[in-house]
Amino acid sequence: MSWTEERIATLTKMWEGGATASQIADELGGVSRNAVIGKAHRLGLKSRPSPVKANEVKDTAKKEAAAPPIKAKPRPKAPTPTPAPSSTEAQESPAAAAPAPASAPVARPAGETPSQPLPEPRAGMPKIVSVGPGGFLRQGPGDQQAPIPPAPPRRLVPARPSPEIADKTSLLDLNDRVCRWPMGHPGEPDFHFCGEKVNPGFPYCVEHCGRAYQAQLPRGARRPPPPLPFGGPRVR
DNA sequence: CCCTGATTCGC
DNA sequence: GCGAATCAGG
Repeated sequence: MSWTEERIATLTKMWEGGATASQIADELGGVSRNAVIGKAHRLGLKSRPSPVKANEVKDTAKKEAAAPPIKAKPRPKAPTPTPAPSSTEAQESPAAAAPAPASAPVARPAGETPSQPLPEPRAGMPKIVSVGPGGFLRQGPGDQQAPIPPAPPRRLVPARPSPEIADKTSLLDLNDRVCRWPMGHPGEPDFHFCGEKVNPGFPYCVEHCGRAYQAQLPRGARRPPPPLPFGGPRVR
């Protein structure tokens, strides 16, 4: 498999959309997550909250320049001396990296009880739960779709006269203002994105925010597995 | 263990 | 440029 324009576009969008490398790789098919990560980096895509990169040790040049006798790497093709010449200083203001991804807003109303273990870590989307400023308080599978009163989707201007056929929101049509909820699966002929105006502050429109940011219900009380973008098995 | 992303480096 | 192997934190 090669990185065609389309595949790269998909990778980029999904990566920025918060999908994990595994999900992306799975979706693209024919590539490993390593390939996805590697490509993402090569593309210059910034790294999203990575578990291994939480903090940044501000100690440049701390690798013994002497001669590390031990180096029992299973795959020692070429030792990495990491020279680090002339570095006697190293002592700056701890500019604690502040990633703060533009997306993935995690709001927690004061009154909310955070006692939801949140099972199923691999739900298919960045684990975002609870609510968002716009409203769409936790929805249960039962009342799905029903309560979406807050944040009325104001349609000030008919930016999209025909919100369907004809002009589907393609990967390239995405911007910060349109809902990037995927419709179908990348690569398929009619794959497109919602394209509706987003709920301010979120990557999705109000309706899809309601689906994306759902609070998990206690085990057992869960019924219809809500379709998630880039999520489970292909369903159409 | 599983997961995650980061990095290295032979190809 | 690509991605397996590897690393390393959660």
